[in-house]
Amino acid sequence: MKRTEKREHLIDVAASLFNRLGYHAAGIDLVIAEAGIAKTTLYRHFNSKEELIVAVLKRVDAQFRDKMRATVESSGNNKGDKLLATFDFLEAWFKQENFHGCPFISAAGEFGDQPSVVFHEAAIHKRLIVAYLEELARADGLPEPRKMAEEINLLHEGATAVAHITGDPTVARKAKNVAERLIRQAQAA
Amino acid sequence: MKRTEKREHLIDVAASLFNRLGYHAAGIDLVIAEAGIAKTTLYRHFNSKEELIVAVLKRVDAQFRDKMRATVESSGNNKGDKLLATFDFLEAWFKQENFHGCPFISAAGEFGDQPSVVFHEAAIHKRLIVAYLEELARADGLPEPRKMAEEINLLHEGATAVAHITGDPTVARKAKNVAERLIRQAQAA
DNA sequence: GATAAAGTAGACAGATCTGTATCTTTGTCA
DNA sequence: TGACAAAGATACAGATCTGTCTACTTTATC
Repeated sequence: MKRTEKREHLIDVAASLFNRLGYHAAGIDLVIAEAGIAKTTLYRHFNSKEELIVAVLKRVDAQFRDKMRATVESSGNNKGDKLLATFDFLEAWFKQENFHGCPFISAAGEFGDQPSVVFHEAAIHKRLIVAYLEELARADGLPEPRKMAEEINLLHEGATAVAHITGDPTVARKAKNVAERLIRQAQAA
Repeated sequence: MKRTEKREHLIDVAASLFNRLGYHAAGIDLVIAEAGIAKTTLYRHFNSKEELIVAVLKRVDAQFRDKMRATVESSGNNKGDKLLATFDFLEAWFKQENFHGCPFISAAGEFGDQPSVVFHEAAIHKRLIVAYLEELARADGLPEPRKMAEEINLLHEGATAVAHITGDPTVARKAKNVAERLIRQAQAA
């Protein structure tokens, strides 16, 4: 592995461990063992565990939104149902072996007491998601795109939480079904 | 304080700390200091921290559903809008000073790796909530009450997550607004 | 008032946590 | 090939974690 790849690999490994075990439960020693690097190396890249967590969240955010975008764009956007395609992305996510709920919601739960950079990073991600949904609602030609984006986002968050707790990925389709009704109703109005 | 009350008070204090700081971040030493009891006493009541967490979740579940029930029953259930009243309960919850997201979602995030009794307890709570919502849907005379309960539950979970991240309690009303449309649509069909 | 149960205080064990210091090895690039 | 920066290995510091142990005190109950 190249030197420049080490940092990226470290972030990926840390993301996986934090996602699986939680941010407090996954210790630095475990991260470096899994990543196959020395502790010195980790602390050369990041001054603290908190900085590592923030880097992880930034990367997960970027990957998450990229994949969602890819799903939407590759879907048959014949009609104007881009918003609905986001639920197909969710379903694929829920079906993954390593799905353990939303990493940002978990982060907010573990670092939500005092104003924390970790919590803040999670909040940024959520804002970006809603902004993207609004963009899709606009592209779909829906009235009140901001309102629609917030409503679709409610269904996203709800589906993610339920899929996590129940382990049932089909909740994505149930949420999509609700979204369909909302969109149809908005179009009729 | 009476002896028998100590255990209850301990659970309440632990619930507050776990909710605020997280289950891993809040240590036993902090719990006993805040509760004003000796460590020996805690470990006489609970064999491990995990047992304490489970006791906390059981209590929070009972209180949560009791309050939701009370809100529904005290609301003007003139028409048949019991399901809608649950969103008023959510809004009141979101407005509380110590609202830090759903304790069960956080617990699932921190103990979701291997099959854990903590995760299991969270799953039980969520099943009970959906069962209650189904009961309300039935009382409201809605068709397909199970399906409606699951859809309302999606909105509950979504609103809770969004309220946690954004800190904006008015999302409860937005979710209620969506629920109104779903219910009206179901009644019309 | 005696007795047994429960609580307090606090030291302690042993593990684990984050983060640092030291020294050696390795990869990169001129 | 030689210089230099990055990574490795590893011991360590100091804090904190869960859980135990001992010894003493309070409290409830008969």
